[in-house]
Amino acid sequence: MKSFDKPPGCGVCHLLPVTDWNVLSDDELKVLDAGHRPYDYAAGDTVYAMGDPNRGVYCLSSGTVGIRKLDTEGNSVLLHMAYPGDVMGYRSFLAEGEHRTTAETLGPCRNCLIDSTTVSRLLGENPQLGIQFMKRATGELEQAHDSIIKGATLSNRARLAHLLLVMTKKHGRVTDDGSRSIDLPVSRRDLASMVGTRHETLSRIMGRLEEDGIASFSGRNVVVPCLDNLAAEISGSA
Amino acid sequence: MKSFDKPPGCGVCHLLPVTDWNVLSDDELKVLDAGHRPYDYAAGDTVYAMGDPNRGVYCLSSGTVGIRKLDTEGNSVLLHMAYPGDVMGYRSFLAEGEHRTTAETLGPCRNCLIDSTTVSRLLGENPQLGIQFMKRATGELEQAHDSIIKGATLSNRARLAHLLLVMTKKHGRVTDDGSRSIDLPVSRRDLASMVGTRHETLSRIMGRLEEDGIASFSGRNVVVPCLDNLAAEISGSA
DNA sequence: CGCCAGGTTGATTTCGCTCAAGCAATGTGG
DNA sequence: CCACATTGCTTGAGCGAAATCAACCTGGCG
Repeated sequence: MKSFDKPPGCGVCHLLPVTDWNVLSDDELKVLDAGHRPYDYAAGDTVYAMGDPNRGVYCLSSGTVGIRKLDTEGNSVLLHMAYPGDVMGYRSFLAEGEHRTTAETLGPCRNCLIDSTTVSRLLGENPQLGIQFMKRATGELEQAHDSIIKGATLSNRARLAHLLLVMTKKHGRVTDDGSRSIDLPVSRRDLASMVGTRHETLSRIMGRLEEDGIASFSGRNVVVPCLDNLAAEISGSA
Repeated sequence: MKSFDKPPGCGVCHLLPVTDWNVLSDDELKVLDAGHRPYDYAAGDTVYAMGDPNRGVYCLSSGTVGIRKLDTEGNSVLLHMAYPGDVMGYRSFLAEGEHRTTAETLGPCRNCLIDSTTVSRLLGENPQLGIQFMKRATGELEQAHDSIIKGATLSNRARLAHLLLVMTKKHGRVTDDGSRSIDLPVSRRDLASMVGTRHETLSRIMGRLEEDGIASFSGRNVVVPCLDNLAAEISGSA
């Protein structure tokens, strides 16, 4: 992890329009600027860990960050993935406590830390910022509820199909022959934890999906010939 | 017992100290008062349903409300339970869209509707209110993530034990002989949806718990002789 | 009464977990 | 460059758990 002496300004950040900070005035952006500091991370670095004291909120500039939680048995579950423009760590910031999750880079990342006092000040000055954060929280809540429902009603196979479908949006690209190619940013184990199954079982399910021509896996790359077939796995498996 | 000339307002609501509105000034409380309206519900009534347009946020005064979601197959999953002092419907309010969940009373309830314009006005005037709502949202998110982890790592039996343990807090009472008696506010089917299993399976698991002397079930009542034994189910089940 | 919703129980099959071995890619020290 | 350990993944066999389909209670209720 490397930090910069002279940070480039948030006011000119290419991501500004898609971040929660886009409701700030020019003056407030200067406050944000003064209170932020970018850090570069390599793949697998820990941004913050469960139990760490909160130092402020992070705004992801590039790369992908995985938000995970460890249970009492030492099991790790990948709960959420953060993408450029996303803010993380605002939960423990609000609770004024320690981090309840671990944030770990899934590849090289640039991540800006905005220190607590700056965030407090901005939240107090501009009610819109609070509403932005709130929308973010409710959006994540929506996602989490969706996960719970999928977990309660779908089979493991259908859940994997659903996960691949979701991954397509952020990590997929269309190949020459019209099929989708997805470069998964996560290991098999993490994928298994997201599906809610053991990694051995996941491996078998992938094998079956491959047999049926729904998707083919090689390493962290997945090729899906027809998205509709993948989508049919979810509704049609009942 | 004191009687009021006018119908009691939010400013004198006995729940005020524990609600999100406790950050409002006296003037703002008057605005809240003017914009709110109490409704009485019988058991099983629908407060709002998925797809309904948002009319504002609700503040539960008495009773218990279940927040559920229906998936494409018509399956219903009970996601969350609201108790007196809880605010609900703020998600679709913020999204300025239709309700994404269904709120259904699990018993007789009194629920106050605070209309959209009033909530907007209060949110704009007092940044603290936004922060309160945000804390609520992050709290619910925390709960949801906990659910996901439990769903991914625990067995069905352990999940039921966990659920009973949680229910004890709100619906349990200590009996004469020191054991806990819980009056579940939900049907077996809903309980099964919360555990993430079929109701037949839930029935069998309950039978096994009863055999092992962990809990005894009759109708919607559960008696737990020793909470520690119940807690041991969660960690001890591998 | 018959009907129905909510719940239990039974028989059968499928599924996923566990334990265990095998295998490929990568890294390390000699 | 090779022996060797390590890590991440796949495969197999056996077993226990849960889904499925079905019958059967039981307590309202018209």
